[in-house]
Order: sequence, then C-alpha cells, then structure tokens
Amino acid sequence: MSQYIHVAENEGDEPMEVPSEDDGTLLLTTLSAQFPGACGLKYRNHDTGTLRGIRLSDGRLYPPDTDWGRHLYIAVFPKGEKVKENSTHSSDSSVSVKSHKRFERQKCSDLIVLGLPWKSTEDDLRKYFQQFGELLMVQVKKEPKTGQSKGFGFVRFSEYDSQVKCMAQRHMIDGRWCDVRIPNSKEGAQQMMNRKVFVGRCTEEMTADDLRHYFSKFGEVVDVFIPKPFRAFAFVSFADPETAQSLCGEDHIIKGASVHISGAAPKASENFSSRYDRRMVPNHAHMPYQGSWGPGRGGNPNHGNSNMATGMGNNMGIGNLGLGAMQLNHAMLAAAQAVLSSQTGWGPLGLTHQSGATTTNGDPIVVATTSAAAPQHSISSSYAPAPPLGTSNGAIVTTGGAGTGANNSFLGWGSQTAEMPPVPHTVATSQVHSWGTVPGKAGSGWN
DNA sequence: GTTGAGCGTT
Repeated sequence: MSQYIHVAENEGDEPMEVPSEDDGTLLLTTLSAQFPGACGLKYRNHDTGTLRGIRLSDGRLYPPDTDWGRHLYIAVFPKGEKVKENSTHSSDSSVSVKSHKRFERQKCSDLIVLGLPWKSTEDDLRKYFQQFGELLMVQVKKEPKTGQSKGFGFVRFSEYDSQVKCMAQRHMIDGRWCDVRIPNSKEGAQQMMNRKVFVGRCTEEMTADDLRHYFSKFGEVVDVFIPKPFRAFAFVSFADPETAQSLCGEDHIIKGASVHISGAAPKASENFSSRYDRRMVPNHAHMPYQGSWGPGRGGNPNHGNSNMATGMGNNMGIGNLGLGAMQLNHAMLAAAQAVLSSQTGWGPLGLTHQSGATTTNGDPIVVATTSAAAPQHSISSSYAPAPPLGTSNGAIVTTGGAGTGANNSFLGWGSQTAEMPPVPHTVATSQVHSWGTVPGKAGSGWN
C-alpha cells in the first residue's frame, strides 16, 4: 500500500510529500529525485527526543513501523555534501563551504558509469542522472553488431557541483548498484593543476617559515617542505592550484638569493606504480578513504597526500622535475626524486616521513591506517562518498532483523548481491570492506 | 538468448 511521506530538507522546513512503493518502502531514487544527493532519511523520535535513522537496504528505505506514520522525515545527505545557500552561518560549516567554493571553478569531465544493467538505455540513464543536474551527454556503450549494452556508459554534467554530488554516492539504476568514476582516460587532466611547486636553488638560510612567509603573498600556503639535510631545494604547496601554476617558471629573490620555481613532479612511486603496474602497490587497493584523500586539492596540509594525484604522463617523471635547466646535478635530481618518493602517505608506517624534514605546519603526518583521522582534515570530503562510517548522518539502520548488514548497504557501498559479507566490528574495517571492493586505481583518488 | 570487472568505433 502506497502512501505519501512527508520529507523536508531540514527540521522546520516545509515538507514535501514523496510516494512510497506498493510494498510500503520508499525508493531512494524517489527520495533523491526530490532531494538530489540525499542518501537516507531520519526523523525525530518524540519518545526519546533523538533523531532516528531509517533503514536503507538495496536502494529501498523501510518504514520505521508498520507504515511511515505521520512523522516528519528529514533527508540525509552525505557528509559535507549539503552545502546550500541557506546555510548562512558559515562558521562551523566553513569546511564544506570552503571546499564547495574551491570546486566551483573546476571543470566537469566525462564520468564513466560502471555496472549498468544490460537493459538500461541512454534514456534510462538520462532520467536517472538528471536529478543531479543538467546533463550534457549520456552514453551507453554497446556492442556495435548486436546493440547489446556492454554494461557501462558515460555521462557528463554541465555543472561541476552536479558531478561532485553524483560522485559522492553509488547509484541504484534499474535494480543494480552502479559506480560513477572519472574515466581512466581522463585521469591526469586534473593533475595539470598541481598545487605544489618545486623551488630550486634554495640556500641554507631559507627556513620553512621564510618560504611560507614569502610565498604567502601569492596565495594561501598550505605547506612548505625542506628536505634535510640541506639539498638546495624545497616544495611549497598552495591551497589554490592556480597560485602554484602562476608561479611556475619564475625566478624569485628570497633572502638575497634567486630561486627558480617550477611545477613539482609526481613521485616516482606514483608514476611507476599507477602507470606501469598497479599490482606493485597492493596496499592502495585496500586503503580506505581513497576518495577523500585523493587528488589533494582539498587543502590537505599533509605531505603524503598532496602528491597523490600528481600522476602526470609517464614522460613527466624525473626528467621533468623542472629543476631549471642544468642548475642541478644528477645527484640532486635523484635526491629530489627520493624526497618526493618518501612523501608517500600510504607507505609503510616507518617510511612516511623523511626524518629531520621540516614542515611549517605543525600537523603531524597522518598515516592513513586509522580511518577516523581522515575526514577531519579533508576539506575534499565531498569526494568521499561519506563512507559507511557516516553514522553521524543518522541514516543508518536502527531497526533490527536483517539490519545487520546496514553498514554495508549504506549508500550502496558493498556487495551487489543481497547477501552481505560478515559484518565487520569496527568502523575502520567496515570501510576497508566497503571500499575495498573497488580494486585498483587508488593512486588517482578519483574513483 | 548467456555475463558483471572494466574504461569510450566517433
């Protein structure tokens, strides 16, 4: 028996009625059609005064009791996603607002949609994805002869905001969970906007604070890295990639010495592992928070991540360290490469940071083995499909029964099959489980 | 007419 359910974006907002299905469930797609990006529902339980999450399984929201009753339901959004204009108080929500602002400038790219049902047509895709915003292109790849779908397609939004929203969740399309990612062929496009510059010909007198202070006049400096012992170069990371780009190729005078600025090259480990053979870094495939820690565009102050997405073409490795032609010898070049390599945030614990290296920000280098540490830093959390950790959204199953698989089905991260794997006991492992089902491509952080 | 990790006839 179908009924209309009262849903609002916030408590106190004017509710909107959304229809349930004949079996009494509410399709997540129905909800998100009216509340784009919504990933769940909650309501105020007046017995306890607390918010109660609504069970979500296989794209269906289940009524809290025998039916939906007269509760006012609140749409739940992935963490950091609900960046609306009506959030006037930008004090505590400054993080998501900031990231939003940063993303506004970004351009859309084609997105690959994986896992489509064989029967899904381009019309189906268009109908589904237009809830996130205006679509510029929709494709379903088919066998040329038979016209049979290959099970994947491409979409392109006109607004980057739509793309971010769309990528922040999985998608139930015609009964299957589908993933939306940046296509392999497009990775690297973003990397042209590296936030980090290489500063060559540094003198020993230049401290990290000196560099930070000097470069701050061009834009917000997120990080300064000076290898120790002294090697006559440094890395400066800006919050805005455009700032970094604008400085590339220039010579600047700092403390009476002329330094040369150029784009920081990707690490060798990134180049080889992600380009040549991803099996060389099996850890990546199991790392949680690939998404949120990915492209390092979120102003993440940690070294390890600012390079995560700098996988430019294979021909832009050592040779393009941009050391200012012939200013530095081979040893120095190798040293720079080594330093870049050593900044891998994903490496073994002991190798995370070069000993003695200085940083101007006081933050400790976070090794991404503890999941809870990640999102707090991560301004780019809008990339993170609010991993199943997101109980704070209140959208996690609270009712009993088969709800033990709740975490796995949250936002659809998990198995395609109805039967869920054993429920992990900790949040951390649950993330590994859920995210680990997406193999490879960890380096780019775009998927 | 089957299938289920991937990566786009232009």
